[in-house]
Amino acid sequence: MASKVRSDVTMADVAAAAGVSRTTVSFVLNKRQAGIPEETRTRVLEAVSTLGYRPNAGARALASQRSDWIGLLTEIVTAPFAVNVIKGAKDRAWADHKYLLIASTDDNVTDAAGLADQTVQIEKLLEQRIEGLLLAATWHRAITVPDVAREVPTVLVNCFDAAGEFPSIVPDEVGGGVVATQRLVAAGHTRIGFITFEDDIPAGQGRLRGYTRALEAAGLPFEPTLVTGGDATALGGYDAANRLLDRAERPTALFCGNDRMAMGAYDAIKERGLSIPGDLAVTGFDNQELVSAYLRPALTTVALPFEEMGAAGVATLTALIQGEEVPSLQTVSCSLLERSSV
Amino acid sequence: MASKVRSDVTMADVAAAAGVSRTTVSFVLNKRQAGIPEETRTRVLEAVSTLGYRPNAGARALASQRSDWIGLLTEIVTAPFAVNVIKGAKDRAWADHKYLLIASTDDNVTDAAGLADQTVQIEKLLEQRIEGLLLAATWHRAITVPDVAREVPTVLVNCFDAAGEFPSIVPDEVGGGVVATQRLVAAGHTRIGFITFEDDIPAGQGRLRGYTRALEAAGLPFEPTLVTGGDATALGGYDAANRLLDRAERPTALFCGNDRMAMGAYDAIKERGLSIPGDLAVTGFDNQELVSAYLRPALTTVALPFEEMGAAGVATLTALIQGEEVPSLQTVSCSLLERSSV
DNA sequence: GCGAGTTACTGAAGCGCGTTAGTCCCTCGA
DNA sequence: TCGAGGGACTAACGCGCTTCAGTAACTCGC
Repeated sequence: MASKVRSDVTMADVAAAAGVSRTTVSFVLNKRQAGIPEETRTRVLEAVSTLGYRPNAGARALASQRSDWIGLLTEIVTAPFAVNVIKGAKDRAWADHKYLLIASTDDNVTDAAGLADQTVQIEKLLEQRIEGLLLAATWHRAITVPDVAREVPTVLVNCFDAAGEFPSIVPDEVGGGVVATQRLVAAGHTRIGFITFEDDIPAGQGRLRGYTRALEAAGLPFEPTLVTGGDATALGGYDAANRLLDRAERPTALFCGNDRMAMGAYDAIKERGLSIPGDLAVTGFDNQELVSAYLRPALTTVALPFEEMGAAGVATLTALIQGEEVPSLQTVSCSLLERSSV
Repeated sequence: MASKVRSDVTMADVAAAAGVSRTTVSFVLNKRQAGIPEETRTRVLEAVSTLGYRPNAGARALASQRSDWIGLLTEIVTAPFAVNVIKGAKDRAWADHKYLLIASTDDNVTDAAGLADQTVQIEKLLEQRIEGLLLAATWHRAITVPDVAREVPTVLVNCFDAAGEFPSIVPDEVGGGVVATQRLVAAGHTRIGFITFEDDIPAGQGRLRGYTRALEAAGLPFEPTLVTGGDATALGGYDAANRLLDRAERPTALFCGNDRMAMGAYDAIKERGLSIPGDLAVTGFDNQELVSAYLRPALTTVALPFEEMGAAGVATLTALIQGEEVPSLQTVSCSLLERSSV
């Protein structure tokens, strides 16, 4: 039973209690090889636990010149569904006896004000003597990396820099597009509509490419009029779906660029008295759980591998810190979540 | 323009460059009052910036015996929409020159395994010599606080301990229930249905109480058959709404216990060919943006004050650390978000 | 012209730990 | 009996910083 008192027990106290020197305590705690008989070791460990000794991480870092800290700067706080990056990173870091120092920026702005805020945050992390830095974005895109990030090994997660200067971890949008489309093909559909974003972003490009590739692989023709774009919102999806459903020969399946658009598509489909998946099969993308799991019927969608990307980010960063070579771009595959809309 | 090199510039280097002692540098950086002429001050600050000096937070903490760290342990990572607690806490902390050390537990379990994980996390935070601890929960409820939390001033956010031993910050569920109901009353409704949770949790109890209070205040009768419960999910909401709509005299408005249930209620309403808000006005609770903002029509709902609770948590904790008296329970009010469903 | 008071600064101790370079003692072979 | 060798420790320095207790030089009132 450890002491309940605010711990100001130091190694010297432990040493005194165990009747040894501070050095010996340090050796025991740091598992220094040999030279210390079992008897002494247990005596020290007992003193540690009865006194409720807790090493002072700051002092240790000072003396050893290693902090075991990794900084994680994220804009995720404003886009909750990407928060699993933190979980993945944390778990992986703990496994390596590294610890995460999480900072966050208010916005996903890339303008001057945003950069300045990020710089301040990173500087605070540097003052903590982090050994490396992870920069995580809300949505997959190119970002401008603040200059100050160059002071320490840095890895980008769910984003990349235009110059390709920093190692990055991104989702395999193309592969995700392929599996979503393949699922529809496997269900026997041959006229598959694709609802894409108007914005020219990696997610849009990649998913479309996946769609065409899967079609090609299945020997199905690519029909440009089956592809239509819109705002990446429920309303955009609603309008786009209506456009597709107004066609003389309407599609029997819809691959929606993201879950929110699928949400809108659901409305359009239901308004026409059509059933899902009976009359129309639907797949989404992103697995924004709150949306996809609660739609009726629940949406079959592709999950973005946030947790895996977080873990890969830490692994890559650790390698980088140790001076190893790391790939400049890693893609992490996106897997299909089967629910009831196909 | 600061140096680009990995900072191992120390205060001694700055002192040498500025031609003063380390003590003087320290005084300048810590804004020690008087005794230092402007000329010396600027000389030091110039040396700081040309050398790219960055104070070592660990060393500073060691010497000053203050870490300026606050620990935040959250289970929020598994429940993204509550993540604004972090934002609120971080902003408030920065304003006070305190910094947040964020840790997270995997689950919102309250069993032995969960407690053990929390304990380990807190111990790591204690090794960093945090000055205080914030424990934040995903959803408003009673929690079991790990023993180690007693080693340091601790404040609970969005949760409370049964014994009332720790100061807590919780949302004003009753007040939220009142404003949601009042909004419906203000729109002229007199037959207002309430869809509640089956589980006996603070959110359910409080919102129901708010509903009855608002009715009473408006001079409307409380009609028990207008209240029905269900799973706190879209399906639960769907079923409950159907039950209410099957009544001979069906309600003209629905106050749903949360947004997911409202999502299900929307389905039930639309299936009957009824319009929102024309035939039925609907309010939700929680403001789970992904749901409420993208429903069609967008849902008028009550927002849980996560950001404010985070900020209040830090403020309370800071007071507690300074030995001030703090209230044992603070409720933060929930405000109505007007959209298009009323 | 002298002590008191101020201004501008500095020396050195010490925060809790890791780590190097020992010291001391005990065995054991020759 | 003696010296080599190794096992079991420890003294002491240094990590980068804060802070206490000065010191030295310069006013200023009388």
